[in-house]
Amino acid sequence: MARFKEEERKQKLMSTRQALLAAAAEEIAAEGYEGANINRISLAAGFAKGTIYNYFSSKHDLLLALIEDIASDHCQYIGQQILEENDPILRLESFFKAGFTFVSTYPAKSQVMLQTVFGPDYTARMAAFQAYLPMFQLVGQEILAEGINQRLFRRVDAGATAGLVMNIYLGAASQVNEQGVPWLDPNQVADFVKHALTEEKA
Amino acid sequence: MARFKEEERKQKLMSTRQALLAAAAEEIAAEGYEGANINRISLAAGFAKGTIYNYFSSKHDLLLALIEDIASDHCQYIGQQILEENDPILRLESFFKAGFTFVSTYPAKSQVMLQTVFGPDYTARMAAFQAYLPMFQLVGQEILAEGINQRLFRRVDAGATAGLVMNIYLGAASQVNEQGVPWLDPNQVADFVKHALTEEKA
Amino acid sequence: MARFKEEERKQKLMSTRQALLAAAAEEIAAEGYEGANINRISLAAGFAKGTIYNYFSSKHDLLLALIEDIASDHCQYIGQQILEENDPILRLESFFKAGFTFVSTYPAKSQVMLQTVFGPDYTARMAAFQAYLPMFQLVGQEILAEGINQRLFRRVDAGATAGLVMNIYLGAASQVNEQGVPWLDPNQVADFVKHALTEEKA
Amino acid sequence: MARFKEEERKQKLMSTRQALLAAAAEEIAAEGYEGANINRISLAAGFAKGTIYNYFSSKHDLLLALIEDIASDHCQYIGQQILEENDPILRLESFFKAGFTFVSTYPAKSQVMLQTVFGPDYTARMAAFQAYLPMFQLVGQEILAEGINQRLFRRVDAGATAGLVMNIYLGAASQVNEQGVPWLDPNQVADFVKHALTEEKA
DNA sequence: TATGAATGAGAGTTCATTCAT
DNA sequence: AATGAATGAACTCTCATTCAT
Repeated sequence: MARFKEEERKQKLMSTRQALLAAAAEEIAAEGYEGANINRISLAAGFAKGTIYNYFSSKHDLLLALIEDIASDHCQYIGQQILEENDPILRLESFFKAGFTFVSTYPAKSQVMLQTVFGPDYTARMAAFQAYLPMFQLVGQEILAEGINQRLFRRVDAGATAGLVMNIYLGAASQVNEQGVPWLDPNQVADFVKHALTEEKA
Repeated sequence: MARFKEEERKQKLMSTRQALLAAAAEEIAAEGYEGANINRISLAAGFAKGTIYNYFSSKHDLLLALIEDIASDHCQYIGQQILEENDPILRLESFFKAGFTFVSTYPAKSQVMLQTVFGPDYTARMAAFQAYLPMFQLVGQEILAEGINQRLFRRVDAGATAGLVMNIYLGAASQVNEQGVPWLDPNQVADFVKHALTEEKA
Repeated sequence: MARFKEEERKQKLMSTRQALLAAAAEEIAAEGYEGANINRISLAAGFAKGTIYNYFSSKHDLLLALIEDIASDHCQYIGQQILEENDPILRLESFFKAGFTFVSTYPAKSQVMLQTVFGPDYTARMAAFQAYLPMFQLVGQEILAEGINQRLFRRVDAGATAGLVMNIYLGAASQVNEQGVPWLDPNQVADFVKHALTEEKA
Repeated sequence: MARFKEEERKQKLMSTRQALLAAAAEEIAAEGYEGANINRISLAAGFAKGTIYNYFSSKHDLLLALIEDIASDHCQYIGQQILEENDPILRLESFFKAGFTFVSTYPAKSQVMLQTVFGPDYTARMAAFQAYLPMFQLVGQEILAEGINQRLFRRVDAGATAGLVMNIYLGAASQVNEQGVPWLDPNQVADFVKHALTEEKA
């Protein structure tokens, strides 16, 4: 019984934390990190302005927590989609499709990530890279290395190319018009990358 | 004589303006737009705090002027390099080489542009796209359409692919380590894109 | 049996209260009243933040309770030492010796008292004077008046001089270096005061 | 002419600074350092709240500047009065008379000094001691050492006794009732100290 | 009685902007 | 055109206090 109460309490804490993170994603996406107002975040999450400091020790700490949260979601979502396929080429298509879906499903989270990756805060950028390592691994190993191994792709440097592919994904998926619709579609991009990786026949 | 004085005066005004823009690029690159301090910019340029308001009506106006200044430089620099070659494939290589050179020569300007393109300020982002239209044209027409025309590249949508190529350039060139050295090199990237554009032989 | 439980309960309450007061003395000595953090006090005493409000109705109420507690200890301690002697001169020496001992034994309590006496809070200052009346009495009656009566001291105004002597004690004992060691020693001070009170022989 | 304007400008800056320091003394005397409101200080001095930060980099910096300002005034005032007399005994009387006058003329400044000397801020306390060194010198050399030399005072340790005398002055002068009238009068105190320093005749 | 999440007033501080010189 | 003192809105963060459990 006491155990149950304890569980329930932790659940509530976590749900408050998630609400704050969600509100933070919206605010930071819309205003940028510096422009974001931490009071507004707490209020938007349905709490008083001071409450957010019971969960994050500073605005910057909130940003870092948000980055980890987003990256964790992102990596998990994409990893799941990729690994449903076995063929490296299908996985590559899956990667772009899942990626575009993630971006249009969670536009605020995606915006935050982009701002972080291209923004001026070195600490935050490094945190993002750390948090995205699983996705680098996935692209490098489960798609590129595997595809090269199966002679479906030409012999490129899997590490560097993984970086390139990630960049292409980020850039392509993030360029949206005011309605949030991307200018490019995932198939176009997948096609482009497939061509880039495929050996020309002699 | 009066004419001469007039010229001299305009020269001086322009040089002050350029000094302010240069200082602004450094500050905004390091701190982000919101984090940038307009007083510090004016002081860094060698003037008092108020002086900057004789040249730009507000902080945001300064940003827009800076974007135009950077884009103009950038487009001119890259256009010049591309058009020295005649072959679309050489032009593509030139594009990446010149692009990487620009980024490493003017890291602050490049940072500002990236922050703008991926940042939350819609007005600024639109201004950047407007200002970069010449470069889109260049890539779309002078490289892609021309290459397709000469049957060097496969029949891709020149407009969409121009966007993709620009994105690849921006992403690849901007990812630098703390010493400012890019993780990828222009030849790798050019090679990747060449493969993507090349028809596989039957 | 019920009586016994009742006693035990009261004991526990008092011990909690004392723990809170002790922690308050440390915190207020280190940070000043305004700078003191009431949550930190409760935590330092081994309780949760809210608990302190079961014992004191507000931060200011805690301060007043602390002042009374300290003054009571202080007066009792010094009274005990003084009254072990019978001769006014020995009592005077005892007073300074005991006073210095109290200050070095309970530095936090002493600090709090000084801050109160010389601080801006009129209510607290008055409370301190009230609580120290017994010590004034002691010095005025049992040392000065008695000494004058026995013609050991010259005929000074016992009341005013008691105030002066208390001030000398407070000031002298409280000036300590960073290791908490006083700059002056009690014998020097007692000697000074003895001379001040002694009639010069004709 | 330009020189004149420059002078005038500096004059105005200094007068603003003095106004801020005066307001700070009032506020800090009334509320204590932690309780003082820096916005209120600036407003009380007749400026907007931000203005004070053009003169002092932080609340603590303001305190330190205030301490130096007060100590400088205080030392100068008392030094001037003391040195008008030549006889060490008259100088001692002058010291207490001038001291009490200073305290009743500048009650806020005096309060600030006392709070600093007996408060929890070690940095500020050390700054106060530094700033009061001239007064220590004055009492130690020009009164005590000189008096001992002329065989007017008994052979006490001039340094330690100077500390004691300063403490007596501070304590005695600072204990005032709600109307700001001291409980003790300077003659009483001077008399007490004279007796303490005088050799009993055999 | 003890807990600790929630509250919100209020603090110190920053800085874009103005304007008299 | 250049200056820099003054402004005050707005920000991040603290913490005394409350109250449901």
